Amino acid sequence: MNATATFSALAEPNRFQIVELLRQRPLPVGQIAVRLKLQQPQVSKHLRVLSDAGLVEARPMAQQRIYALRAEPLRELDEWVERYRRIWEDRMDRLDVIVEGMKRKERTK
Amino acid sequence: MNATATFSALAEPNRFQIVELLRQRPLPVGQIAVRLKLQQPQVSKHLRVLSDAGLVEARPMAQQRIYALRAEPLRELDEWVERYRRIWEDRMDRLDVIVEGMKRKERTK
DNA sequence: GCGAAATATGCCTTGACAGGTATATGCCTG
DNA sequence: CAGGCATATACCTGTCAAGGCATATTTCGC
Repeated sequence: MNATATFSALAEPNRFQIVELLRQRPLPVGQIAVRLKLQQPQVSKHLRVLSDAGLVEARPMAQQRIYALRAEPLRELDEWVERYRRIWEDRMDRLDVIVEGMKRKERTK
Repeated sequence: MNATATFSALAEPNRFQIVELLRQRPLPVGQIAVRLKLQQPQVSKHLRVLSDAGLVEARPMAQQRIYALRAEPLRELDEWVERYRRIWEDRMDRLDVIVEGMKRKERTK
């Protein structure tokens, strides 16, 4: 997993906005441009970067391309930040936390 | 919360390495430089960026400055990515997932 | 096949940022 | 308080990435 690639893609505000937008539902390029008030070429370029990072994928639909989020990088991000959870949960001895960890590990297997 | 600021700070490979290193335990600047084979000024500069992003904080200790991770941005990152979890967990109807969500929300309250 | 719609790409300019090096600042010990 | 150690900052330079704009490419309806 290449975490910095994901971070790099999400560090750009407009790309972050695109991801937030696609969280609701997949959209064609033009719709993204309208809703975020961006010019179409810039949207295409940002989508290219997001695509290279594996964060989105396109599905051709007539002469449109519907972009949608991909789960993998976000799941990896979740797993990464999970390793830091003990920083704000210093109650490692508490039963619910332990059970929690076991559940999550099993779920993402 | 400013997620892009956190992403931006973590997008740089050396800074990411510093954070990974500090996850183990707090360290003075010199130690970070040695272990990551970086020059001291660059480490100080990277720590400045991480500090501005709220990801680390320094505690003066004689003529050294011990840097440690701060929980807040990482917790916010966790909460952010949590909103995307449904993308890879399409089994929203399953009981354990629902219970899981309730538990997490309560825990980070 | 042709024109039009939707999207991708190329080129240019500009600004931000990281590394290298020198140097300033803070703090401790004798 | 002088000298040394640990760290921060200043300055310079090269690189890279984002926006603006023009244009190429793909795909559809007719």
